[in-house]
Amino acid sequence: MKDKRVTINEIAAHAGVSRSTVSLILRGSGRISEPTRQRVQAAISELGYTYNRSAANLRTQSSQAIGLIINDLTNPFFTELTAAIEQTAERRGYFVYLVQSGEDPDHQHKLSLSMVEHGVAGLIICPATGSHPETFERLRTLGIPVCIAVRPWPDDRFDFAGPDNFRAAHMAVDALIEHGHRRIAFLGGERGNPSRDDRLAGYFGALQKHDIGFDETLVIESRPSRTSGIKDVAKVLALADPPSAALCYNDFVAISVMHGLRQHGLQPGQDFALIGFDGMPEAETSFPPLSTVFLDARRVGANAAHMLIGRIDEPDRPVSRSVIVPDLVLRQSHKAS
Amino acid sequence: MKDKRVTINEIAAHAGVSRSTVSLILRGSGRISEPTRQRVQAAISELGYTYNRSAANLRTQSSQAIGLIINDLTNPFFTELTAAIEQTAERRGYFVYLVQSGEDPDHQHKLSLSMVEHGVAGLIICPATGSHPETFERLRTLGIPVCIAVRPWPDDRFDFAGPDNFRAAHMAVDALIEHGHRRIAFLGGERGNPSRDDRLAGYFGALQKHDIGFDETLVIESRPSRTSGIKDVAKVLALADPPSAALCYNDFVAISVMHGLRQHGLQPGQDFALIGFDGMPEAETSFPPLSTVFLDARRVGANAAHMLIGRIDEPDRPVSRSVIVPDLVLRQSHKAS
DNA sequence: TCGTGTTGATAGAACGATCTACTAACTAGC
DNA sequence: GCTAGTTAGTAGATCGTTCTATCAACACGA
Repeated sequence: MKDKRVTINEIAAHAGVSRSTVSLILRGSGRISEPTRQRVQAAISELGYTYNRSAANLRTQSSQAIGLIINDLTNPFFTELTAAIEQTAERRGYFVYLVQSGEDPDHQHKLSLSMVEHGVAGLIICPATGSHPETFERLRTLGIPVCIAVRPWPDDRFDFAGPDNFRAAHMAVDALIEHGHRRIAFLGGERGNPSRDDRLAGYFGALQKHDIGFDETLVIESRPSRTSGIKDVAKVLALADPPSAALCYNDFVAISVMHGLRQHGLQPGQDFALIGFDGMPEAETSFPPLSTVFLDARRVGANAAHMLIGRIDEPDRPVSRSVIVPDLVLRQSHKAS
Repeated sequence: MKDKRVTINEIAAHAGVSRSTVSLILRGSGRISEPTRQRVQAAISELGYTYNRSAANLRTQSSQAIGLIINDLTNPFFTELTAAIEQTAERRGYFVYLVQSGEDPDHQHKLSLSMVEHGVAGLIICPATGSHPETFERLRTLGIPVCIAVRPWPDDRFDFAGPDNFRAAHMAVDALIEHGHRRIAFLGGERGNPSRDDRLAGYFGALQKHDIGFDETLVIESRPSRTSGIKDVAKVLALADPPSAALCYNDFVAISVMHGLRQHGLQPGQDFALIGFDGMPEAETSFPPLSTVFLDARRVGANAAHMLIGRIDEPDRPVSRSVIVPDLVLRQSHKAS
């Protein structure tokens, strides 16, 4: 039925010109006369020709594909990031190969190599916690453009696009302190995750600035999920001197902390102040509406895509970093006496 | 710095064998002796060779890429769908090209053609509302495997994977009626969207079954969003004889309806019964927890991917349809007198 | 009339792999 | 010693494009 796909050769034969001529026309060269151009166009639509971009790419050593490696698409922050990357890539003539590493460094390593085999023009990577240095080393020696996104990676020879986690956490804790809180918990996130380390540092910084002593029982570590906050908040509520407010590692944690608070008879945003992190869409429609640090995943994504494509176009440009200063979005959940 | 990428030819020269031999070894043929195999392997790691899969694909007329066209990644239903498709594709040795049509039929058309040019092995499409028949016609004449997902398309020569919207809505309305409701609204969604049409049909079916007359003022049309439900519910609440319950087009609508109810001094799940549609993760953590029809986007996605890959492997297999029967997940929001 | 451009089109080698067909060197059977 | 079969490896065409070099035809100026 489908036989073979019709190629440039059939078009050439059918239109009575050479293969080269057809190729030139396809690429919109002006060096071909109008009559022949029309003859070829006629042949194209008559035979139902479709361009084989991979063949062209093989010849020209180019590619319109960029690879995107994220941990988990299901996290709304990464969803927004991905959506933005796809959109700006598409607008600039690129397609994106999407893969999820599942926070597994080995898998991430294999995926990155596999993408290179598939001939991507460049790669955007959100490094998995515990990423192997060899992964990036290999990409560097291969000379393929890479943009690190969201989570910093200790190698300043790569472009980077991400939020300023330190400052974001600092702002949030500042706001809590201004509302009169002195005992402020930091809930959720796992040690070794660079984003969390930065957020924690911002949290400490703000406490220090206001001469509030550091109490390590107020920092709860846990793998963040849609339910993890329930246990996290229970732990600090059980303390002899419980906190009156908390900064959460992300909005998932914050929303589940709200449920946890209610289980203890406390109304979030009334009996306990809460600020989340990320600014994912559902923070706005939670009850009560969640105050949070808006990291603007879409902007991060757009920047990452632009930076990568910029480097693809111009491989030797100087390394650049785009660090976005987040916005503190105060809604209801941070209000409490 | 990066010169040229090292090819199979360099490896052959360096190991003192022919190009064909290297190729055989790369593909794990047993027809090559162990000593030469090792010599070649040594050359490979010494020169830092990376396989060029596109070149191989050109020769073998094959591809490990599948294209996925969805409307909007940002909708959690599609997020879950995409995540599942990516995962099962990856497990079966495929990568996915992700693009968003933005519910624009023209764009969808261009994208599908572009993916073909890029040489995808097959395509999973969630048809945009108002899709052009030519889009699918073209794909069919090109003979490229296509699986329609989520939203049905009136051409039974394509494989299909999606939820049973009719039955889902029917179940939900049944439950509402069992809880004693007689005036039940249907909120949100736009005319012309086949998913909505099926849901609406299920809604009517259930009413009819219980001899409840149809009141068109209880059906509110609107483009669904994270806030659209606020206005939708206001409209039916303003009626002389307002409803006591509602089935919502999706969970977005349902969650915003909750906010709308509160604005009118009503407690969702207490003064008004509410059932959503989709079963997106945040339905579980909403307040009160949202009762909803769980469409299992992950299963739909996994099925779609399996079906497509099955057809890629075996293009002439009979057309198949996988229709998933949703689960009614009753939490809190449907409870009301 | 001759050299010099310009225009429109082409032939044939690439790109990096695979595939088909073939061969040289052994082994085995009788 | 001869034929047949197996094993290990290779040469060269090929996939569908683009690129480099070249060419024929014609116009132009001196």
